[in-house]
Amino acid sequence: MEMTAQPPHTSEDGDLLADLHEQIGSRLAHQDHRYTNSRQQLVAVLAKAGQPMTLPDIVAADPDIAQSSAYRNLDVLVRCGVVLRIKAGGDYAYFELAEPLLGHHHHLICISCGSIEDIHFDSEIEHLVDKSLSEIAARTGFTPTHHSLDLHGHCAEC
Amino acid sequence: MEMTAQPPHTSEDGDLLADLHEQIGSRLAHQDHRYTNSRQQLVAVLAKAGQPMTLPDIVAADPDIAQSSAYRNLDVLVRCGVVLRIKAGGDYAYFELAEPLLGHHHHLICISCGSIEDIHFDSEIEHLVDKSLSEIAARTGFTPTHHSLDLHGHCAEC
DNA sequence: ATTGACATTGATAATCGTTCTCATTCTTTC
DNA sequence: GAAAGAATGAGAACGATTATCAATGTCAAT
Repeated sequence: MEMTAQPPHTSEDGDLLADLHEQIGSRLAHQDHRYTNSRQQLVAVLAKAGQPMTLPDIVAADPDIAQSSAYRNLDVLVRCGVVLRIKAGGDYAYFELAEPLLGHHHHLICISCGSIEDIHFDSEIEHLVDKSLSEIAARTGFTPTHHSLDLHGHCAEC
Repeated sequence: MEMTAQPPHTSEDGDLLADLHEQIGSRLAHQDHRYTNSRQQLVAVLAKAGQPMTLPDIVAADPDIAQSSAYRNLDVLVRCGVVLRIKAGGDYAYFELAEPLLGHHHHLICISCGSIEDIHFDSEIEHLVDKSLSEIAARTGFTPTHHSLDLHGHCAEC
């Protein structure tokens, strides 16, 4: 029995988080990995932030998370398709919950301060882009898994 | 005075490369940098390859290029807007001539072997994407410089 | 419960792409 | 031609990430 200490939720965030944990748990189990406390902490931090975080961000948000375990577990989560790793040009890589859990979206990347913010697109355009990409993929023998569309520039603060 | 010199003549690469060097030379001069031999070698290698290269690729293509100088000069070229640095998730960063010199395009990124290939998009869709991005940027106070649209997956070989 | 097999943890060491240092060499300018 | 300042390149240093390994936790079967 896991002792995940379910928080006394009032039916809003609690349930969503519980669902999330359940989805991820079965996804990990499916690849013979355990959904341990450390991994749940990692997911909880990422879910709460709701935007891409660097490793220092993650450790700062929950100091109980050990650096080496964080890297290792993030890697496990990435390989299981639960977390997405983004290299944006800054010193640190960014991590966020993967699209099956967070929905399809894109990024606003600040080339001054390195911050990343999620943005959502009109589904019509999204569809057109998908179609074009599929054509190109078919023509070149490429097997696509996903696409990334990022806008680079200076954020409001910079 | 920009000298964008559309060459209507039938000669092949020689003239194009000369034009390229001229453009880049003035661009560097504009920021008080010299367009030295090392830098011209770097540009020649990138132009000849016509696709993103890692640093080992570059040095292998022209062993006269010293590693430390390559990194330093690549950095100068990136800061002058002549070269684009791409971090694609693999160990090495990729470098290619920037869009003003190469034309707007996107990438096919293989998540197995890490290779990157250039692809070109239908201009109609490109326009739609641009419009959407502008709207989002305006809404969030973001000042865009460029966007990147990459397709991730497995290449024909992998 | 107890054992054995094996996954996980976390402090630390090692890795390795990239950046920095600095003495030397090239360019430009007066 | 001499002085000022860029640029070069070999090597040292840096630092984000990964690997190591002894200790601990967990599951399955007895």
